Amino acid sequence: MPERADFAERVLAAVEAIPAGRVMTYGDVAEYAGIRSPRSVGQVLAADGGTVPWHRVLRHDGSMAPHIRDEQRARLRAEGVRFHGQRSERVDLTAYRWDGVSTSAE
DNA sequence: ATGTTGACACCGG
DNA sequence: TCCGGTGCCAACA
Repeated sequence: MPERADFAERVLAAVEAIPAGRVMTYGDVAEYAGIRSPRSVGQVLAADGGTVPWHRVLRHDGSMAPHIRDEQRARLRAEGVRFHGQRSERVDLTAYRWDGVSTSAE
């Protein structure tokens, strides 16, 4: 039988599908990949995220984890994503969140 | 098998 | 808005 699509593979595929200049939350990626735990998404990226645009995945409130905050912010900015807050701690999800369907920015 | 950890989400106060 | 507890699920010791 059939292979059991590695859940990690699906997560990576979902992240790779995010268009440049767009973002998704961990929860969105989990749903898109067909799994029920957003935490598992982070687990996968922590282990094998180097091969995908992990910087396009944010928390549900537009903030990001401390150890990757700087790198992630720099990369997103380079793609045209605007931040807000005094220290640019958050991304405006309402403007950049990708629905998983449209294939181009906006 | 059991317990801990983690790049999270949701809810109550 | 911020803080804390709970649910979640795979990896690891």
